[in-house]
Amino acid sequence: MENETTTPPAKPSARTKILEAALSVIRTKGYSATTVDDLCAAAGVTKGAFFHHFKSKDELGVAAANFWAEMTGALFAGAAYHQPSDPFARILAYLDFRIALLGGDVPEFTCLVGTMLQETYDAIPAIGAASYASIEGHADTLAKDFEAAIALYGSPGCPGAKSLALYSQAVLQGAFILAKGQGDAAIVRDSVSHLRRYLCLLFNKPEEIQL
Amino acid sequence: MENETTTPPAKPSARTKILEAALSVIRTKGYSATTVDDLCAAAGVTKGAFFHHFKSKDELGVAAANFWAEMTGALFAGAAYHQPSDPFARILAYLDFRIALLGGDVPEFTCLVGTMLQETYDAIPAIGAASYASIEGHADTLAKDFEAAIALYGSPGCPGAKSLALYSQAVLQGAFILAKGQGDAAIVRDSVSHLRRYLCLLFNKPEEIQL
DNA sequence: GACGACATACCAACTAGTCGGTATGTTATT
DNA sequence: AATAACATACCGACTAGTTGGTATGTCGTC
Repeated sequence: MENETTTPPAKPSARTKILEAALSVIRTKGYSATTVDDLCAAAGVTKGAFFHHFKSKDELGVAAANFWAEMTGALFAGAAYHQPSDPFARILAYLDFRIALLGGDVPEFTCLVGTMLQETYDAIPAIGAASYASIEGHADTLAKDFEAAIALYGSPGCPGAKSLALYSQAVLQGAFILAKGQGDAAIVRDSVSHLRRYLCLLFNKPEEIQL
Repeated sequence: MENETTTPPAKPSARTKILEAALSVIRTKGYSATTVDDLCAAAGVTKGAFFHHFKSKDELGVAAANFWAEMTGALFAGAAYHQPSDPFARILAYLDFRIALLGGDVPEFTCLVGTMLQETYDAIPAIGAASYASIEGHADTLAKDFEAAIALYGSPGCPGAKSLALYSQAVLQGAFILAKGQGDAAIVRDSVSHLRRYLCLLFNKPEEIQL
């Protein structure tokens, strides 16, 4: 019935099943340690189907990064955190939304493209580039709210919108790494609360600090 | 002259050469994509030597994490940033030191254990645990300065020393990931300056903010 | 002459990728 | 509307090369 991807097909095609499997398998095992057979088994398709849709494992990697960008792009675009009319309130709501996304086990809330970028930036530049593009694309949506917040509440010497947006992503990515060491999301929550405190101090909103 | 590893040998033994090779090769290619042959070639030793010193590739991974902890532990313990008598000044000096360490290409300044933790936390828990222990051990040395700084300058509601130390590591780890996407260290410098600004705001040291 | 530190040769298992084949459309011509 | 020509989606056995790991040999030193 409903369907809105780039390609016209409407059924749970093998391609989509492989892509969806890739999101979870690669986040758990990493890109290099994930075999094509792993992906096929998780997706419930055969190797023939895999290589029908993707020329190589690396091409699947690039497609997975783009698929991730589409999925998360839609998720964030449709989220309620855009509702506040005040841009700083939207930023705080964004952070709350990131916290709300932390359900489930570690591989379920960590970032596919952060993981892939780390592994592939040197050996498989195409995957690294697609992964970074996904992160930067997301940061750019955040940067718009920062831009507006700076215009309203920024003091002289305030860092730029893009810089703040990228820093926010760095904090999240770093927290995900530590979460993998600790086995749960506590450190992500803690790191986001530091980030929130920083932004409140920076934009002179002391009343918003505690949560 | 000096030597303090688990084994007594003092010459550039095969074991040491393999460990040193591991630091650079794994940071470049990632753990899974690094083959034992890669390591042997980079170290200039044969496979026989490799398996003489390490029972398996995974054992080398654990040893590399511990080796990294020793190396970086010595580097930071011997650094000049401990000199200031004021604990907050020591923290700022620590951040400056992290910036000073950013020379060279991306694989040369990024963190081995952050990379390995990301890849191995689920599939090879021993490596993940050793990697996280290295990060946490480093954070603990930082936490001491935070403890003292909080005692001197902390306001009510100030986050704990350990939390601040771990957050600092998360910022660095996340910035390293983005640096891999951008191809240089600029984002690390930028992220550290955000962290510095946060700490200055938190500890009420506005005069230290800009650099 | 025994033992630790390495070298050389080798293997079994696994991996990405191929290839011939089938089933199910789609399109166009008659 | 029937049919020929072609395209798309998928299957699963196969292969060539790679990988972690082993077995055995050599050499220097205590």
